[in-house]
Amino acid sequence: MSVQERRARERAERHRLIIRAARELAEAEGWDAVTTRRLAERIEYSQPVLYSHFKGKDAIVEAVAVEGFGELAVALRKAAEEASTPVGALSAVVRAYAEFADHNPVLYDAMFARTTDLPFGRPDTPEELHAAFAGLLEALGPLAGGRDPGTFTELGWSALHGFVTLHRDGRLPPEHREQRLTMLIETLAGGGGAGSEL
Amino acid sequence: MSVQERRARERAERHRLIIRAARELAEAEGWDAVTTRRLAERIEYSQPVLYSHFKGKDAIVEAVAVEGFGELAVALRKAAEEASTPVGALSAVVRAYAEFADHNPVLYDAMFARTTDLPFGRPDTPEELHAAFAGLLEALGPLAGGRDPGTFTELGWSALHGFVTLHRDGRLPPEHREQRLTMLIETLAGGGGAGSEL
DNA sequence: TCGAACCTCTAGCAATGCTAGAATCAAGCG
DNA sequence: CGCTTGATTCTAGCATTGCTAGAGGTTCGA
Repeated sequence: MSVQERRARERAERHRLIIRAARELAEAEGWDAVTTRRLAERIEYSQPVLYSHFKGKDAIVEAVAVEGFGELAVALRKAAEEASTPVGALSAVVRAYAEFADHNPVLYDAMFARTTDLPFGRPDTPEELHAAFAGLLEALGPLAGGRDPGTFTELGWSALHGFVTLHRDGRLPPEHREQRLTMLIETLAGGGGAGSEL
Repeated sequence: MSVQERRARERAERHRLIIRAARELAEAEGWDAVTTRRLAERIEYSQPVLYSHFKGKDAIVEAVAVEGFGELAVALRKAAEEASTPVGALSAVVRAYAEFADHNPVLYDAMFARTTDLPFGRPDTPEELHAAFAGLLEALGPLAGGRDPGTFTELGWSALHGFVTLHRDGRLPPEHREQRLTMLIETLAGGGGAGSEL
């Protein structure tokens, strides 16, 4: 029995090794540099080994993406916990989201641009995705006013996602990024006035 | 002289043919099906001809994207013109944007996902991109209240872009799409109340 | 009619994701 | 201890990708 256990342990270890190697390589040289050959070389195995762990290259990227959602969830929750007021929590969470995307462009890419097949609203949705959305919901929901909290959170998520992607691709010049961010927070928090709520 | 003119005309014709073929092929079978070989076959020339017109495959996609921005600008302007009130114009333009992305997923893909090198805030920014943003600015700017119209428009664009991309990738379930859209319009138009402004 | 410039095509390169079948290794039995 | 069996890993290769060099042909101008 012990033999099989050891093998299973080694397999799991190698599984994590592949994911970590893919992420490190992407962060170092971009996703285009993540080829099956370079990945295999990095983990010191041959390419077919990758396919005994993952269905294909996309599945590896997906695994990195799921990891990313987990980290995003942690970051959002931490930001929410450190705030004292509902508006403060919203502001902190929105800023944490934007900062996460800014500091982890490669990860954010895997989560949203590189991956299309991640099941989202379905039974087999990974825990991490739920957790990330829950982090947003906790901060945005209370400020929905008369509106549906879930829908309001989805709206805020849309705005945030659009915000970070348009900036990332250079669609929005980085100069007034901070003004846009504060305006986004004010709009979500209060209702679009001059924003004295903060 | 006439000879060169005819050649230039034929070249321009073929130029458009390539762009149209790329777009049609993408709309029929997705961007993955748009390879240089299939493209060449479709225009009934060999592959190297493509490279005498465009720097590479990406440049062809970019050309399709620019075309898309032009059409988007037209759609937004038309929507704005048909409205009578400022709030009505905003509602119409937002809906037109979402509808454009929904009805032209391939085009929207070329404009935002497939293309990274399109110069946006720079001197060599194509006319079409300016026009598209101007269409948004005309509808959103008047409702900025005390806020800066340009920044407010960028914010609305972010929300819209996030809205359509999250839907397109299945990140947001299509069921409550309409509720989200009306909530987005209400939030942009008035300030997040119950939305009786519409 | 001939030379020359221009244009297009054939053929091929390097790199990609992925896979079949050979080779190797370890475990378990006599 | 030696051999067989089963699993695991690697070598080698396929089909496809974007792109390009150099050959081949065609058309224009004198």
